[in-house]
Amino acid sequence: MPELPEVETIARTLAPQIAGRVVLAVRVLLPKTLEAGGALLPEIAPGARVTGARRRAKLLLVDLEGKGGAPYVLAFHLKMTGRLFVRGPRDEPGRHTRMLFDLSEEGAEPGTEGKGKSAPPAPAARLFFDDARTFGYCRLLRPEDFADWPFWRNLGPEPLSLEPDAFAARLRGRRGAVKALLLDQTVIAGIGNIYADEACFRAGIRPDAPAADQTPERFSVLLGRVKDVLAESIEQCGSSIRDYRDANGDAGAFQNLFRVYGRGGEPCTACGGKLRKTVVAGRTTVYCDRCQK
DNA sequence: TCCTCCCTGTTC
DNA sequence: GAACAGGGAGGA
Repeated sequence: MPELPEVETIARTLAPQIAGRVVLAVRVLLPKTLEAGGALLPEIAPGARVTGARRRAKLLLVDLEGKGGAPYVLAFHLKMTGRLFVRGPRDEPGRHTRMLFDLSEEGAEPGTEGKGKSAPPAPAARLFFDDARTFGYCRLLRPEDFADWPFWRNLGPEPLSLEPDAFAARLRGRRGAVKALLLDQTVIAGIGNIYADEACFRAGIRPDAPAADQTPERFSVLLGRVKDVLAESIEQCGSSIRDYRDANGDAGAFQNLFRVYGRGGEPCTACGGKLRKTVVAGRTTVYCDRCQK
């Protein structure tokens, strides 16, 4: 369940492994995984160079430079069980591999432009997109295509650079539970079930409290705790429940610092009371009814 | 604004 | 062999 800190960690660990390599071939093993941009594949393979990897919301973005310098982006949404990792050029797809990218060594020349003189570079690595549950997807986009993608267009601001006033303004007049708004990617981007519960606990706010009842001061505290949990988790390289690994195959450590997520029925770390488990916004939710009001 | 569904590996 | 995990699309 990669949320903002996990995707951020993947971007940071993936970038140095793929930047500077040339895409030699793309294989789509499960057609629906390539949700958009299939017609653009011939423009990037073979010959486009990877220039970097970054994150926006829960999307992992791989930047490419095509022939003539034209920019392209591979946008991956990992949903619950998606994984991106780099292996050797002869590693074969596994049962859950959905897409596969053959990559040259770093700094290789694209090689297909020459009039047959220079042989195409040999594959030196493979980027795997694995996803057991097949909810994840990839889009191949030109910069101008992003405007036609409603999900992208409607994404809310990044929490880590969001100011309290702007946050309050986005929440003004909104109905529903506080947690529902934290999970709404058009309100604030990148938060999922784990960090919504953890932030509510640290802010002392019940996840099911109506947003309309909250004062600007409480929203300001909530945003502060959202930033805290996200920043701490990034420091810990994210949370690993079961599937999540970064692009080096390493687990994160923030799961060891959970105070409520996955701890229903256990004692509250603050007051010792029994943590409650309910459903809010259609998601399993854990909170302390003594510490959170 | 809320509910259901998509999907399959893991746990009960 | 059923319940559960859950982001986001789509329908009520």
